[in-house]
Amino acid sequence: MALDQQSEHSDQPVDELDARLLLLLTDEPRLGVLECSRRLGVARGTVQARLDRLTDRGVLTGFPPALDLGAMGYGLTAFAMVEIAQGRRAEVCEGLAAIPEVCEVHATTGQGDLFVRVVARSNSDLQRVVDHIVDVPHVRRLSTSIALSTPVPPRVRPLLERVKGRPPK
Amino acid sequence: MALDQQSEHSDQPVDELDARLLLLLTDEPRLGVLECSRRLGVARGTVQARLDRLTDRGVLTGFPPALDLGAMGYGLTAFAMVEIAQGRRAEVCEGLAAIPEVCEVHATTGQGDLFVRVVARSNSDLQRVVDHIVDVPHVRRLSTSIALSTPVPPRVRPLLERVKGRPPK
DNA sequence: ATTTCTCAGGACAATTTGTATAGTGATCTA
DNA sequence: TAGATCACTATACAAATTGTCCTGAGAAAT
Repeated sequence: MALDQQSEHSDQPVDELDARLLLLLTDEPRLGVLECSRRLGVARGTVQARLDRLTDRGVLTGFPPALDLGAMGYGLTAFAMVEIAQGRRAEVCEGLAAIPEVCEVHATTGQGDLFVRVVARSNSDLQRVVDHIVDVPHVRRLSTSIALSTPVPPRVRPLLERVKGRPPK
Repeated sequence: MALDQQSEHSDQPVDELDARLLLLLTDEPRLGVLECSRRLGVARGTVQARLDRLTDRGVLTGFPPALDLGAMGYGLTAFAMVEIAQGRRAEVCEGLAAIPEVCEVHATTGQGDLFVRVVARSNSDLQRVVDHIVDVPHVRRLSTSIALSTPVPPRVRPLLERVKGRPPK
């Protein structure tokens, strides 16, 4: 018996069942397909199909291992706004990408041109990393903020919960 | 035959084999323990033990599903520097955490007090989210930068590769 | 020298996966 | 309105994986 079909197929990229599945996997990522189906109260094939479809749509991109950089010795996170020479973004990004401690780079509107997240082992290590960044050709100016704490760690949960809570449309 | 024991036990949180294992899992997260052992050329028990230990040490915190927010309809990422009233960080963070589109909050040194990553469905949606943030009590000032592109997506790989490349100590 | 670790290698039952199948009700299309 | 499609349940079976336990061998620490 089909319990609740949703009317729109390709409209909503993530429907309620998808959201519940993703939330389940968010909380306990190592669950197998079978276990998921049990917890969600649906057939195994359904879970399998949902996961396949989410993957096809590009919503679910994988299950990468989550590493705690702090536990790996990189206890320090900092954010840097980098101002660069006009039209040199590609080169600069390449230079930044070559620095292992550079964990993320975004090109942004506003005062800075690039927004960079870096990690380091200590304050002096951060100094070293920052020096590296400044040494990248075409980097004009750099202002760094150290992350003192992370009141809200990276999360997607609330977004999923909203889908789950409300009817698809 | 134990091929290569490392000399330090609790010193290096991640040794070469750990790094290779984590890299492998980074590239193909859904691999099972058995498959990992095959690829790394070690016994299954070893892989199992390594994963357990990494988890115990807190280095490996899990395998959360990676979701592409863009594919979920949240195509816009922005960063906000939030200035807040002295001594109100806890309240403000609580208020921010209540907004689903707020995906990450850090307390930082420097000009802004809080650094916030938000997502939105569109420019006008972003407007709405920003308004929400400004409405959080004790938020004084807010400057937003929209992410135009992400030349270096979040990554840990280079850090692991460094461990892998060089001998533990 | 002895103890303690880590790892290779192997074995076992229980579970899970991959892959099909058929049937049912609902939506979509012509 | 009569198919055609689609999503889901339910079930089946072989192959693979997991959880767990064991042994013995080197290496390092006491």
